Amino acid sequence: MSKTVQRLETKESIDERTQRVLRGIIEGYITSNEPVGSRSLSKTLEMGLSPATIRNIMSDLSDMGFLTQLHTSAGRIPTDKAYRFYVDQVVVADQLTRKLQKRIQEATQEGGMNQVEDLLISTTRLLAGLTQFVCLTSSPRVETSILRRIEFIRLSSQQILVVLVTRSGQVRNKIIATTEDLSQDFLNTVSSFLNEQFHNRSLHEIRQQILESMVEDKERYDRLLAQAVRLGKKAFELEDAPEVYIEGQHNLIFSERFRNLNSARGLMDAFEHKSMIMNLLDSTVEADGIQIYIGIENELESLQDCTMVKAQYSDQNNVLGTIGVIGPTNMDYQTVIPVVDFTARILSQTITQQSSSCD
Amino acid sequence: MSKTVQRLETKESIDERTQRVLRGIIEGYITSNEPVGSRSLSKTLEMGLSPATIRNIMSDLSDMGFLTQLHTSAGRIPTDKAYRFYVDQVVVADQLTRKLQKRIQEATQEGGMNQVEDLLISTTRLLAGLTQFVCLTSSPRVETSILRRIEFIRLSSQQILVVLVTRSGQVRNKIIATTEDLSQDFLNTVSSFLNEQFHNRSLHEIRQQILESMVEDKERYDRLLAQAVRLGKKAFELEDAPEVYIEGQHNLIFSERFRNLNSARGLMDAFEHKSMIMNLLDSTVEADGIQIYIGIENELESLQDCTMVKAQYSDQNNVLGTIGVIGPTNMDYQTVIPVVDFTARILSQTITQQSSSCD
DNA sequence: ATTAGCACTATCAGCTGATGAGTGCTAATA
DNA sequence: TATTAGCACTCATCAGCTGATAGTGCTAAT
Repeated sequence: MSKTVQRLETKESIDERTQRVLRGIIEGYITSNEPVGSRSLSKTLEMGLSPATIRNIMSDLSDMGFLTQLHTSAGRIPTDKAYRFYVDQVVVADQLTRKLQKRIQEATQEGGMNQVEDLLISTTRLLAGLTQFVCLTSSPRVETSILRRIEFIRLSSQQILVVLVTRSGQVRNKIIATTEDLSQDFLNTVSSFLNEQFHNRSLHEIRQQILESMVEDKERYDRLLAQAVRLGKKAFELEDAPEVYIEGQHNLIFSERFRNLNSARGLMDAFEHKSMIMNLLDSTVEADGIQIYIGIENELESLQDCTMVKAQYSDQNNVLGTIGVIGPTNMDYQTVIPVVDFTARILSQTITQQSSSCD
Repeated sequence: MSKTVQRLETKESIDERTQRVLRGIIEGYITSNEPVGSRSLSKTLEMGLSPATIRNIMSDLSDMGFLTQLHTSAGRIPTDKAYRFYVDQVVVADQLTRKLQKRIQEATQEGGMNQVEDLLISTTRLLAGLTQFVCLTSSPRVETSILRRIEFIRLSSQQILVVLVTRSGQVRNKIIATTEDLSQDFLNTVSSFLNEQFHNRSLHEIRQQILESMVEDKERYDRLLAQAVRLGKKAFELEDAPEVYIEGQHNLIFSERFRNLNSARGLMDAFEHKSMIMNLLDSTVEADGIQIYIGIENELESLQDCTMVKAQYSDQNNVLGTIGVIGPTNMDYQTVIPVVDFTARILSQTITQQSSSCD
């Protein structure tokens, strides 16, 4: 016991050779998805070490908590700690091949992609396809989005359709009920008033301001203003529905790589709770770049057999949302990381282009 | 051989007792999901028949093509032909329990359900949950929908957002590019012109008419009209994307009832091809009421182990789309049929209410 | 410090015989 | 003549055994 603890303390200084062995095991397990044994490793490693020596090293690594075995005479497999070591110390993200880069770019620039929703969905699908994992994307929070345009459309004497366009290109529709019958002309006036008033403000701010207006100088308003404020209030009372896109769930079931997974069922069930997933994606250090959660580092229990690799995307000003993949802990980090990274960048770029094209 | 053929010919006149045995086997297999043998059937049937007699009858039924066995000494299981007999001759759809009726009604009338899309999605999810099968719903064809309102919203000097509301309550957004910078005022004029001109026409008709206008009296138009027609053309050039909602796919994998299924994989793959599914749903005799496709009656190969139960929904005038479930051939027809039927009715009712609330 | 050798162990595929559910056939029965 | 009891037979499944395989840990020799 005490021996184990002592060794754990030395974890920062694993000697070169031991590192190479560890790395060999990790990479072996990543490529083969089979426990790796001393004999085969001795061959592939080409360090002139006999299986016996490797066994000794392996034994040390097990003590240090980098390796486990499923049962006594199976090969070793890396622990989450090992993958953490691998990701932090070893992986130098590959350059993506030109071909892959092009494929991602094309997918995001596909025709008919006039709305952010479509863009996000097709990007999510793309990433799920490329990695053969599950891919999740959170859409920009309407809450913090910046208003580009609001418009009211009279549907009937009691129904008005609100159309709300955000800076980042999201279009939201909502039907609200009115007691008074308002003409389209009148609604147009209201819209242009609101557009002028609130151009380039975040929806959050706007809502705030409307509420204040209603309280502060209630009586100063004329009919138009009063009505505008009233409609505005209803319009901006959008339920902040957590919008998450999930693609590639069938990989969970059918992909060989997920076969070590304890509970695909649990994950699938979790995916049904969109708000939970939303949390998962957006509870994020505000660091840009890739974030990686390996195994037990994930809060969600049913995710603790998996690794989540995610990155945020943004327009020129703000972080908008997150895109990420969930795969087995022995995923090929070397390529998954740059793929997610690049995709997030392209996504940011595309959205920035779109939103900067307004006047 | 010739004996078999002879017997087949008499299939229309199966005597009462044989029918009761067949029915017993079918219902036994539906409830237990296990092949049913003569001994157990003799008990449950309570007709005072010994296992031996039942075996004789079973043998006849096998010859007639109503039963098969997985192997010599397993019990019998019904063939597709048997289910067809069962559905046509035996099943008298249960009344739904009040409780169930209420649950369906509530789900469709849930708050925030202001758009048909949401309504369809939540209904699809409901039906998947109730049946524990996969549920598919096709959304109304935009093509044949009737225009309720069209509006143009200026986003920038080059971009215009088209908002199109159909009679049945679908809202479609599309961003179109313009070369000329058009003011919102101008766009409002155009919208009201188009709304007046094309109120209550189907999008199909409208598109037709616009094309004719462009050809026939090109030069007679003033600037407004010309511009209106041009914008209208672009606006109505909606790609007629087949919209299908699919819920409950995980039941395919996790539900015990699907365990006899040959290829869940094949079905899942098929679900990825939305247009194929669209076809599946909408290729339908224009009969109202429930339609049932049992096993090999399905065109799609990967569906030939399943039964599809579907029904169309409509507003006061037209059939809009189809809602259906896909389950194992030994589903509980007695309750599935009325559930699908009732859901489709409620769906029709809800949509009709919504669309009739316009002036 | 490394390695060869050996004992040990878990898994897997393949074989075995026992069990049991179910059938088909035949002869006896009401 | 229709029904049934009895019996032989079939087939799938399961537990238990086998040897082969691939891995380990330990020890003694290098």
